[in-house]
Parts: sequence; C-alpha cells; structure tokens
Amino acid sequence: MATEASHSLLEDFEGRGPIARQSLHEAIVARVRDMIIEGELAPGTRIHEGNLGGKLGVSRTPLREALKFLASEGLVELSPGRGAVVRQFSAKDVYDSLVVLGALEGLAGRLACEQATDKDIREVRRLHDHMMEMYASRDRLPYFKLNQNIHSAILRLTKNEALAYVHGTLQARLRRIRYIGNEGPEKWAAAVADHEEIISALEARDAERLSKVLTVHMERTWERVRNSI
Amino acid sequence: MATEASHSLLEDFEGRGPIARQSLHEAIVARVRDMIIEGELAPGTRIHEGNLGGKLGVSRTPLREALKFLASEGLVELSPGRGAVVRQFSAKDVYDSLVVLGALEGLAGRLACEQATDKDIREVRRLHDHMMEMYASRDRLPYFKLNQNIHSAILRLTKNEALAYVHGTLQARLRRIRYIGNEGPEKWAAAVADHEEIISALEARDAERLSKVLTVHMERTWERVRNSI
DNA sequence: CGCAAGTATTCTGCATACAGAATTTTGTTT
DNA sequence: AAACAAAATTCTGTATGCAGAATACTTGCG
Repeated sequence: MATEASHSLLEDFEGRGPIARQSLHEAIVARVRDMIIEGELAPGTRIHEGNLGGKLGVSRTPLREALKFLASEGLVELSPGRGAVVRQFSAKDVYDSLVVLGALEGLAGRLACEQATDKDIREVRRLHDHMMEMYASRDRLPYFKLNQNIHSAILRLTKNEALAYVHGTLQARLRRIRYIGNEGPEKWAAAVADHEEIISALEARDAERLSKVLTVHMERTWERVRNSI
Repeated sequence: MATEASHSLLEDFEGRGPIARQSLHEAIVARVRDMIIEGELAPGTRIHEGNLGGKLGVSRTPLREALKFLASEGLVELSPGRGAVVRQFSAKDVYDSLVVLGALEGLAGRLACEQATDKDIREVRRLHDHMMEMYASRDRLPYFKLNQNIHSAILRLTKNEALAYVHGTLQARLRRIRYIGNEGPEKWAAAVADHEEIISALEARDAERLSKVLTVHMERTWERVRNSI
C-alpha cells in the first residue's frame, strides 16, 4: 500500500505570506488533530511515523514532536518502543469529561456575566443567530461548528485563560464523539432550545441562570451522545 | 561558560532494570518540569537546546520532543524561530488558575464522597496524619509535598480521569509559586485548619461540606500567595 | 563617544543516518 | 496442518548534519 503522494504541509507553509505566522509544528499538530477528530485516524490505530510523515510531506522529526504535543493533550498515547497510538475514549471517559465540562461551563457562565463587554455579548448573539439559520436549513456541519464556536466564545468571555485552556483540551477529546453523534430531530430541537436559553441568560447577564443552563446542557449532551459510543 | 559535564539521564535510564519501564522521553519531561518548578530554569529564560541537552546528557532531538510536551502543558512557550521559553505566570494567571482549581476541587469533593472506598479514605487519612507530623516539626518541604499529595489523592478518589488530568495540569503550573510561597506561621496554621476540616468532611462523606471547604481552601490559598508573586 | 550597517557566529528547525527493539515472515519439525 | 524457532524486515528512538534564521559582534561613520 503506497503512501499517497499528496500535498505537502511544508509547501503550504512556505507558500504563505508573512501574515500566517504559524510554525510548521503548529500546522502539523492542527492537521493530525483534525485527522483524529474527523476519524481519518481511527481510535486504537497505531500511528506509523513513516507513512503519516510521507502523507503530510514532512520528515519524522517534526511529526514526532507534534505527536508528543498531542500526547500531552491526551489525544494519542505513547507506548515506549511502539510509538504513538490514537487514544480510545470509553463511554465512561466521555461521561467523566462531560461532568467536568459541565462544572467548567457552569463557572464560565458566572464569570462571563461579570466580565463580558456588551460588544462581546453581541458577538455571541451574532454566532447564535447564524447557528439558528443553519438549524433552519438543517445544515448539520455548519451548525455543529458554530455550536462549538459559541461554547468556546463564552469561555473566552470569562477572560480567564486557564479556564479556556482546560475547557479546550477536554472539548478536543469529545469533538470526535460529537462530530459523529447525529442525533434525531427531537433531540436536536431540545439542544436548540437550550441554546436559546443560553443566549437569553447571557444577554440578561443572569449569572445563576446561565451557569445552570450550561451545566444542564452538558448533562443533556450526555443523554444525546451516550448511545452513539 | 562551560556546560557542567554532569550526570547523564541516558545512563540513568540504561542503568535501570526492567522495573522502571519509563521511557527516556518521560524522564526528560519529568526532569525539565522539576527544573522549572524548582526555579533552576527561571521564568522568562530562553531554553538553550544545546546547553540543556549537554547538561542532561541527551541530544537535542529527545529534548526538543520533551519541550513540545511541556509546551502543551503550558509550562513553556514556543516562539517560532526562537525556541522554547520558560513561561511566566502573571498574578492574574495564578488567580485565574486558582479559581478554576477551586471549581474543580469543589466538584472533586462531591464526587469523592460518592466514589471513594473506605480504604481510599483511610489512605488519605494516613497522608493527612503524616502531614500533621511534618507540621508539628515544622518541616516545610515534606509538608509541602504531602499537601500536594493529599489534594492529588482526593482527585484520584473521584475515579474521574479527566478531572484528575485537568487538575494536574493546572496544579503543575502553580507548583512553583507555592513552592516559593513561604507563608508566615499564622497563615500556615490556617491552612492546617482547613486540612483538618477537609479530612473530617471526607470521613463523614459529607459531600457539600467537603466541596465547600475545598473551594474555600483555594480562595484562601490565593490570599496566602498573592503577595509572593 | 554613540550609533548604525554589515559581517560573523550561534542557534533553531528539519532531514537523514544508524543502532537496537519489535514485528513479520519463513522454515522446520512433529 | 499447526506450532514453534529463527531469520529477515520494519519500525522506533536517538544522534548528527545542514540550511537558514536570529543574534552578537565589529567596524566605519557621524
């Protein structure tokens, strides 16, 4: 099985102007992370440094560095002498992560109501409205991505980097699960209803209500995804 | 300034029997992390791959991999073209982290009361009593380490890996701050009092009380360390 | 004496080379 | 044909080499 003579990340990088100041390291991390999230690298798969490097058009050295980075994030596991393996998350892992995310988003809701500027909140409203358009037209993928963006945005509103960071790492672990979790119409509608309340509580700067609905939203998320694991 | 011809991590590793199955990668990560926590690598320092590699007795390749790992943890920052720099945490960073840790320990307190076995709790009691002996003899360093161990142990009692993981990464960022934070006798006594209540609530499996005291303990920790940043 | 431009050196980032461990294939025996 | 053993191959882990960027140094000029 020959490695597809594909598109080189390095060329991408060199092609960019001075605007995209990201390093090749970050590009590889982002690319491999996406491959894991989108299932191109299935959980449990042993990552072959030669093949993957060839596919991405980079040598093993920067690829290995990226894998260590992802290992620290918890997306891959390192087994000494046997390289990196795409981490498998059990149903319990997912549930546990959602419990923690519930607590983190609960805290974020409280802080966001205190810290956010009116402009910040309008920005979230814009994302929300856009997401609702995607719901109206039943465009799953854009809806999914906007959904993620809204949650990340609320985390950023807290202006608490540590909070945004830990939320981000847990979120990344679950992104794949949510990505595949295509819930039915009634569950989707319930999720949308949650989001209506989220934006409403945020605009009212009702810390308790926002905190509560975000935590409950996480619990309901578990109900939605538990069968697709 | 010549690099000290020191003790090689690689030799350490080769010297070990089959018991210590940790890889050289993990050894380097642990060593550099300790150097950061203990201040041997000061915040803001640019890490010189050649020098540090020489000091540890390893080549640049595994060292660079370890630095990427630590970058993901947030202990070092990568600036493209300029290598790795030991991350500086501002007072706000520390406060923000403590706020998140407060929420996480609060959650952990609730979960620990549900999930812990009696044996688990006895183990924490043992650590607690041992820590109290160290307090009695005013042995700061052992006290400090046991203190950390107790908090980590409570996190493990939850049997929630995701929770323990995010707690661990934030904890690592603060370890250096706490390490240097030598509070006076009355503040130390107050911290000890908190710990008495923690173990008492845990043994009573009083989830609300344990959750509360752990969160408050974090807030008080901020009061203790805020002036030493 | 200060400052700037140009040069020299050092350092990072990536690729490659090499040794040893892990795995697969092959061959042999029952 | 199955199972074990041994050889061959593949793969990982580390060191080293090399190009280009970043930094330090030197020299010339105001």
